[in-house]
Amino acid sequence: MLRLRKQTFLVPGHDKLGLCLANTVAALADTIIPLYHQESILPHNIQIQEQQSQSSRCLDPKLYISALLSSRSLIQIRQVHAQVVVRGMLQNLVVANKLLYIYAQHKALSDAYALFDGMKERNAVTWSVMVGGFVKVGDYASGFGIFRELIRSGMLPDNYTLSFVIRACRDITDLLNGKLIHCIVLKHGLQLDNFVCAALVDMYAKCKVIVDARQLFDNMNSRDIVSWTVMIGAYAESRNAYESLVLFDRMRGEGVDADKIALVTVVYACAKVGAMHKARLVHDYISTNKFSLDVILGTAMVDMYAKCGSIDSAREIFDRMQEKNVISWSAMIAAYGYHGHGSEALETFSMMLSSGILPNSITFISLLYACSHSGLIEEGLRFFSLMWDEYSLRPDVKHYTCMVDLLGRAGRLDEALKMVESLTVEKDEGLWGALLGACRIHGNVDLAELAANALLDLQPQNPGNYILLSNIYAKAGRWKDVARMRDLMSQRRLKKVPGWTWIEVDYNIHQFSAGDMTHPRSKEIYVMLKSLSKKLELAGYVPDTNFVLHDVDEEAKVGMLYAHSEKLAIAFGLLATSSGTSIRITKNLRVCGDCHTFSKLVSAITERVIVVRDANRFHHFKEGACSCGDYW
DNA sequence: TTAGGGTTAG
Repeated sequence: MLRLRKQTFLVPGHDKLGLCLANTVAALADTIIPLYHQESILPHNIQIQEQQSQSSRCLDPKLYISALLSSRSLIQIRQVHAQVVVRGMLQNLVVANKLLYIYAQHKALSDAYALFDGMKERNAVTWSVMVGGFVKVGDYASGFGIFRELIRSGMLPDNYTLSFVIRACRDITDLLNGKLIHCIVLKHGLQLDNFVCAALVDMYAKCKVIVDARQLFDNMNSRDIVSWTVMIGAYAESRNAYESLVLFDRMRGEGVDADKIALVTVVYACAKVGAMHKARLVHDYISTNKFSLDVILGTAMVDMYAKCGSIDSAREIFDRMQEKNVISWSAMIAAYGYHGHGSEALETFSMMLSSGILPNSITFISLLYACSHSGLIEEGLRFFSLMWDEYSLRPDVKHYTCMVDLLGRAGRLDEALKMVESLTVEKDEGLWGALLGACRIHGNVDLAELAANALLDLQPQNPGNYILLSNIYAKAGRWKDVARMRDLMSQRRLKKVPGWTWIEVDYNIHQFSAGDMTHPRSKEIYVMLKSLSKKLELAGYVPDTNFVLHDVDEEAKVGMLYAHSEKLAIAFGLLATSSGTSIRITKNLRVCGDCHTFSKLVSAITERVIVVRDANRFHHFKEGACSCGDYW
């Protein structure tokens, strides 16, 4: 038995109650909790002093609940717990549930579970608090365990519990269990509220089943701001990010006002689409409705403007932000990186250090990427060493990928290969892709073959890898190997996935695929393309048919290249905008080197600036040159 | 007495 010194503990706000507990409270509570059902032990350990006479107040659950709500530490909670036991109040389900909830809030799940396990009576609140408690601390297995126990007990979960377990499925992208829970709901005809519906939509979306998410969303009786935000965010992550912006307009049309979280999500969607006009409209909405530029919204806007092509607007927002964290600084450094402004990225990094913010692993990815996009080789090597030497940040495969890209673009392929070979962590497709890209620039077929074969091993179902390797063989005149690649694709039933290009014209986004005839101005576009091609031929442009992988003759290959999506988009841009206006390609899916050559030459013969964004790397084609000094 | 959506890279 513990020897305990007695002292008076006053519960804040209820000092008259004068809860008196032993001094070594933690030890006492540890003893009490497992034994709380053996109440006979307790009176010997605890002396209870009442400053007021014994009255019904002491049996009033509100007093214990207030005491719990005022508890600031686990020790205090255990003290109140002890009192609850002593007073025989644990039979009161409201008090017991509140105790459970407060333990869960303090992440004291073992205390909570000990209490839960001994409860003779439980209700829906008891179960939801336990499931929620485990889910919130990321102990999903225990959360599911409690949920299973609930189902086995013959009870049905309430909406609170359902929200928690569905959230657990979302967090670990467990589509199977998510569907099972959805089935339970349907089977029992449970009436779902907005919390559960939004959780289901979110779960399906995070598990990449966007069609089901949308169906659920459309079938909701009433959609609140959270449901809208979840759906808008789901599209932002999908291939159809533009639908986020369509939904945002629809939401406002239905009279639902955006809050800050919804705006952060829409800003993120604008960044994904690269839609500058939409970005400006969302910015106007934020200003008009006087939303403060906090660290999260501000950072999202910096990223949005950078990805929509305006590094100046990004910097303006960044400078206006009162509070900046490591994410904000990294976003600004990355922004300079996308635009090939390496020295500004480095300068921003120095400012970040001066302001007392420590870099994280992502800061270094942004920094190394900026060096690689600006040809700052020595600086990149210096930062790569610095991250471990100065900040104890171990480089991961992403940092190595930046370095391989950096060295490879500079033609230092041997060093790039050494870096790949020295890697002890798992090599991913990004790393091999960077090496392969460098080999393509510098025409190193042997090394390209090595990288491409590694890629084929990692992703045998990705047709892009076969095409990459085939292009390299074609460039080297190894036609048998080209044919072998084509046969392999055919055997594995892989088809080339068409490329897509998005262009912003007159405040709208227009989308093109290769050979597209769906645009309302298709006829004019093809006439424009034909005229451009003739002018380019006269200027010496020869289509690089290595970018076509088909068993057809050269003439047919030229035909296939002719209507690639980026070319259709540029032809449309020329057609639909006045002279002197920049043409903005907001996004490119599956980049074709020949298209970039085309863009460069079109900028020369039309005296237009053509801005092309692919994979967040911006190319500014002006007067027949690319600002980032790239190799097209 | 129990519940939700948001920022940097890849």
